[in-house]
Amino acid sequence: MRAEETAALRGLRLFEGIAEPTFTDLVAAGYLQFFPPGVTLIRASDPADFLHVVIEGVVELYAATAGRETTMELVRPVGAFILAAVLSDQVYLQSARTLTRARILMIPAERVRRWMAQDAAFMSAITVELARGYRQAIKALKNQKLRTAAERLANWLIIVAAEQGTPGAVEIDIEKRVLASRLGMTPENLSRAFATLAGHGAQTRGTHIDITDPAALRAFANPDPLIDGPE
Amino acid sequence: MRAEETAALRGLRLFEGIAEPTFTDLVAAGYLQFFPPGVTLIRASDPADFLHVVIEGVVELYAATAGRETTMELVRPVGAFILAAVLSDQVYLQSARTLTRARILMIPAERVRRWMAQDAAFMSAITVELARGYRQAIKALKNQKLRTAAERLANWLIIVAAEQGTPGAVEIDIEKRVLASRLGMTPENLSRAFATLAGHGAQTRGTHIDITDPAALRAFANPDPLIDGPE
DNA sequence: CGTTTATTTGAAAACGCTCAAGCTCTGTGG
DNA sequence: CCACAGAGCTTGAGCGTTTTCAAATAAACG
Repeated sequence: MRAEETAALRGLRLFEGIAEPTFTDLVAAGYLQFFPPGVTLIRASDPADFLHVVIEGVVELYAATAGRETTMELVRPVGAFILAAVLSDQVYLQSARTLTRARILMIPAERVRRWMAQDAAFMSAITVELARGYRQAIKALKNQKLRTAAERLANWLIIVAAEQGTPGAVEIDIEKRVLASRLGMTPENLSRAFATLAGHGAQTRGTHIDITDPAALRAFANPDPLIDGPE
Repeated sequence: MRAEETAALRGLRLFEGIAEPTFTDLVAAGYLQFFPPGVTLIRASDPADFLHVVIEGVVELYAATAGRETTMELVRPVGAFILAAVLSDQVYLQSARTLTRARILMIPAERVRRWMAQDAAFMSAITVELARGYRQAIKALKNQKLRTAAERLANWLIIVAAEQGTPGAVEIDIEKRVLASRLGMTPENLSRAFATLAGHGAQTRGTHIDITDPAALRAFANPDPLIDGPE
């Protein structure tokens, strides 16, 4: 692993402020691997053997039941996933697959648990990260229960425009079908939601969205820090 | 607080295995109070000052935005709520109100954080509880995104029948409007969902549901341990 | 290019919501 | 004990949203 990648890893909230030996050993114990797009990394109901960290690429967490499937979350660098299952030594609730070519660091769950018991700072960082994930899940549930499809899209646009640092535009770098699933709707409905937002200050052309009237979009979206807030 | 209640508190996962002084101090620092039904205990967006523990009664966690409101969770004895906000010293994402007369133990957040730093066993218990809550939220999101209203009700019936220890029947002890909101639908729609389930082995009469054909109900509900599992 | 895959559009059906009215149950006061 | 008021629940009708199915268009890939 290159030095700059190690540094990036250090920036992960999960590894913030933990002792150097802990960090070094965790990284050393991990398997760093490239995967092509479309590879299933973990399968729901399997025991949690590894903590996964996305170093490069995009990973989709998804869940399925009774023949239906939905995207739960998209993980980008540098982000860890499936922490909760690893900690409690339980099965995964979600599956994960690569959407792009991706570089993944896989740290044996047993090693994570061992260091957690030995390094108080690591334990503390895990707690913070768990709490963050928990709150994010609560927000996702509120988003799903309290908003219509078009509203979810509008708020997503506002968030992503800010993340991309382009207040007036959004560039979609994933398939729209995946975006639709993440936002809890069908691809067809996503198309229609985009059409709806054309009347509220957001013009879509392929993967590029121009936010021509931010005020109108915000008025329609009704963003709420208790749902859309970062943290 | 009576000895039997202290014992019940000890049974809370959060207090499992922690040092006696920690437990004693946390309980001693807490305010134990009765509340009548309908009292708002905490309000979303307020800073998290207390960890709340339900000793008696039922508490509803709910969330609202843009004039809409939904029930997020129902907390019964002995259960703690809003742990994540307390730990990270952040604002509440959800509001809470009593549905019945309720007895609540309120432990100052600052005290929880202090003991967390000092008692490794407590820290560990918190991590386990956080992970549990996190996974529960993920399950709730899967439930909401992957199932229809009637399916959510059917699975809820199966779960509650087991909890109540009566495989062939369920007794509803909350208002149906609250149940509807918890299951992510309107009261009208809940009525229709009950009507639908009459054709799948569940007969409803007021607050009493007879599961006349468990196999048929299960066939309709399609229960999935990765959504409905206890743990 | 031509083939495959993704996205959009259209039409119909299913689902869920709103509004309104009727019903049931409960508790209260006559 | 009964009548009644109020709250909660159910039912019906209509509407808007979302999904499904099918087809057309656009984009991506070899």
